[in-house]
Amino acid sequence: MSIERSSCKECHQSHHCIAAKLSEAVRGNKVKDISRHEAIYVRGQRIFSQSACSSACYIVKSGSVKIVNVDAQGNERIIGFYLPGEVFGWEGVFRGSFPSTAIAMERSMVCKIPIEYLEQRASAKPDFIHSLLKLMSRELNNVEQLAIRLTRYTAEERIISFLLDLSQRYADRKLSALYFRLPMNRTDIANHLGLAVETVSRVLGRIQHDGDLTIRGRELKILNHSRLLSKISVAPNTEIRYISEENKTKVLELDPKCLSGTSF
Amino acid sequence: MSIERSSCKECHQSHHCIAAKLSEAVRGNKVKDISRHEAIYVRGQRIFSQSACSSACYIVKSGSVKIVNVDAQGNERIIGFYLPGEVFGWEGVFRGSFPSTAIAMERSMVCKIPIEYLEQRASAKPDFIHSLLKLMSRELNNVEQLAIRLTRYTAEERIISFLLDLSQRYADRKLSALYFRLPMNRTDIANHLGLAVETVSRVLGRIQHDGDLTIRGRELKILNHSRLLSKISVAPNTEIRYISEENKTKVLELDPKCLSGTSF
DNA sequence: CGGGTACTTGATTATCGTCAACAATCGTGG
DNA sequence: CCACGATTGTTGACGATAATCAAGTACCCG
Repeated sequence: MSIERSSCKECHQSHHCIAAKLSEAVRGNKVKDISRHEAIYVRGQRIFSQSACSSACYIVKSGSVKIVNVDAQGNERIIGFYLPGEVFGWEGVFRGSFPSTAIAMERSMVCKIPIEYLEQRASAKPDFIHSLLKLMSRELNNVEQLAIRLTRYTAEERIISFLLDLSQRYADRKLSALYFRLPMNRTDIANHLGLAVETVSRVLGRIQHDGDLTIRGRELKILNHSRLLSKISVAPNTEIRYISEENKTKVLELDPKCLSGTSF
Repeated sequence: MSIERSSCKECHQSHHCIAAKLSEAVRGNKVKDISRHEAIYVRGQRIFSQSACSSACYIVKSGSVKIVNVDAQGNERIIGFYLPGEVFGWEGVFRGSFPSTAIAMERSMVCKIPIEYLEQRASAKPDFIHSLLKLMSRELNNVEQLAIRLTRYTAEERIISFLLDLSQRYADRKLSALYFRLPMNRTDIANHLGLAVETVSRVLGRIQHDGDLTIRGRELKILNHSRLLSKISVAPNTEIRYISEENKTKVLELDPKCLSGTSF
């Protein structure tokens, strides 16, 4: 039994849901008859597979999902984790096929919306185009943040920054930001952050010993949020100052064209 | 003198240009009267600044541009480099302000197109929505690739993969893939790849010594492309096999719903 | 030609990965 | 309810890769 005809009204994620937004934008009423496909996946099951031809985006309704990329040598890297209410799968739009695989990390309900459908409806309601672009842009922001996290951050900084990011996302969903359960195991955290499992274990142990958090298995309690925050990126590497320097010396050479009307 | 009224016809980048695509899509004719703003920037000059409120995308017409993120401690990280024909600035759409700064790496001509304009025109021609989404999705693919490059890759693998990526991008622009000039200095490469300048220098020296490429200053010549390719990611770390394993054991538990109709 | 930036090379150190062994937890079935 | 095996997590010893510190060379631009 496909759940396509089920109402989105009862969906706990409707306030995050792009389909709901679309429906509201198009009709001004509450969500109904969205062309979508709902399914339940068990732990370890794929939602889509790398190089599968399709383009759709997906919304996590419950559970959690990880996006994994496998390279030519078979090495896997976890690009990201998705929590209830979050949208994933935008990376498939470019080639019309997915550059990575999506895997349910626990029993999860996922809602699938084809891109073509979004595009069609978007053209009917211009405001919605902006919502679409914003959603994708948000994803771009997130991945850039990940790239930054992986560059020059030490193991401890990566882990703290990762945990604080999770915490923030739980807070965004009106859940506790200080006490939650990690949806992934240590191996996945290590893989995602480019570290060895042992390092993750050790660093978590050290942070716990410092009294900034408690972690038992996947149960996490943040005890000293501000101190954790202050620990990430305390000038780990040489501070390079291209922006200020170069601008200082070069601003005088400004081409007149650059100054002309900012409006257009 | 604003160049807004200048024709896009003479632009060498029109075949890469989103504005040109838009114009064609909307009118079926060649590029004209695109609402855009062209400007020349000197080396080190900012095209947009972190947290500046604006949302537009930009096309490199000549020269090259780097996107730099500055964190709370003042540490800078280069997110990406953009070559002629490439589009940047999508990350600003999410918040309506830029999470990073764009800096010209040499005398560069850059074309600016406001997002609102793209959105308006896109609603007039539905096909163009897809082009827009594809462009952003491509950017997402690129940044994910960067994240992968930064995770678990050794210094040598990062550098080779970075150079081969550049090479490919030059090839895409009908320029030589084997002989080109790096638009950035070693410090920028190091920053971008999360390495120390000395490491970049040493690794480049080593690769050169192996006879796979020649590099003098910024002039690069790839001598053995296939061997370089084979050097990236030769199983640097333990091969983790969640996908196959978990799927093998769990596929039997498949919820019937997951198998129902792939079409919708 | 001189000054500054960019790049290279060497010596030393530290972080983190690897290998190895062990402990805790979970899920399943008797 | 407990026992079992399997998965997951922890801890220690050791080594390798790359960062840091330091010095020196090449290059570019005025």
